Amino acid sequence: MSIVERKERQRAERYYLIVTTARELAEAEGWDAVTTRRLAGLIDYSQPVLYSHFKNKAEIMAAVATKGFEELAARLEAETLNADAGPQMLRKICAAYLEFADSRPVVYEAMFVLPTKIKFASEETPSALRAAFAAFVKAIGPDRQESVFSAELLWSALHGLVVLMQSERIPAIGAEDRLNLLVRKFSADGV
Amino acid sequence: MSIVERKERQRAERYYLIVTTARELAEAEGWDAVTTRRLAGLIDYSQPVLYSHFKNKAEIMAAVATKGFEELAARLEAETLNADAGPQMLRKICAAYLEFADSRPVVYEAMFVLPTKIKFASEETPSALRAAFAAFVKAIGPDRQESVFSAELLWSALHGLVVLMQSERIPAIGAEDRLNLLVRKFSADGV
DNA sequence: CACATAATCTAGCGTCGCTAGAATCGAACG
DNA sequence: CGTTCGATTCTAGCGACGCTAGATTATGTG
Repeated sequence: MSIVERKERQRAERYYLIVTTARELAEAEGWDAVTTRRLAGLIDYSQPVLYSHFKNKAEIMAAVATKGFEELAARLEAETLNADAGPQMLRKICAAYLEFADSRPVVYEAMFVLPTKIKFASEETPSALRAAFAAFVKAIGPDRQESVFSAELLWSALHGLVVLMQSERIPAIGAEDRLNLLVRKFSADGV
Repeated sequence: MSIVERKERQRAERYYLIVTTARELAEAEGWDAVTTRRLAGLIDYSQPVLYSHFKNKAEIMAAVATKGFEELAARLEAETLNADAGPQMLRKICAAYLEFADSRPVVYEAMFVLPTKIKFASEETPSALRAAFAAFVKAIGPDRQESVFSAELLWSALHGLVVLMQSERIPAIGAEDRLNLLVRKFSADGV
């Protein structure tokens, strides 16, 4: 079975190459620049090869998004380990989320803005995505009554900040102040 | 000058027809279905006529968005008149914002999600957009120290709720609870 | 009625996502 | 080693996109 194994390995390598190249091209010139022709050219294969790995272009972007979920989950979980529950952890998690969005804007876009077939908040949700959300719940306080709704609201606020800033609908100036406000409002006792 | 006036009036009517038809088609089948060919067909003119009114397709969508800003501003301002400042007004304004997004999802998308050349938070910002934002500031409490940052944060949270719900990234169930939480967090004293 | 200008259309360019069918490669076997 | 045949990959092309140049038609003017 050695030959078969080698072929499978080569296919896996090419799959990885496609996903990585798609991300790099998107990071360099935005998702609009990621056309199947350019992507195929960059990996030195013809267009149809892409379609032997992915059903369509959206699936390539979904693969980039999936890798992004894993990275985001890792970053958030790291923060839950390095701090006690409470305002400090909350702040670190929020800051880590914003930092991720800032450092990987196009991956963030694929994960949370562009149309996707990835299921959220369901049985089919990727485990990395569940883990990322769990970090929010933990930061909110896992045993509070409405902690899931609170976590969803916190995530919404962070996501709103990210996309409105990235699209220049709210000014870049004041990002720190808005983060401070957000943490204050979500760590206030009795709410 | 009667002939010239008639021509100008007819041009204005056709402009209005294009914008309205674009919105209706988007509402029926989404923005992807709004192609210049279909739009031209619906108004019984050829494609190039669109380009005698608008520089490109994005400008047509921007015109839909601009009308949306006016409607949103009107809805929010109505709420600032019908209630005293405080938690009640805050809740009404938030609810009105969410109701607008829910009733006109594709217009909302053109206003706040899709790439746009409309300037936010600058001197060139359309007056309707400024008025809508002013309603948030008023609801937060216009004379508070960080009321602009607070209003931006509130808007971010609302926008996050809207887009994450519309893209089915957070469940439809619980919308009321999340709104209640949001109002509580933003009306808590001392924050 | 003839003309000039403005309005509108036909036809086409380059690019997109995607795919059918031809061409090529490579492992297996006589 | 040479042939065969299935798997792999490529060439070429389809229909649709946004947009536009140049031909054509309509319209007001002398």
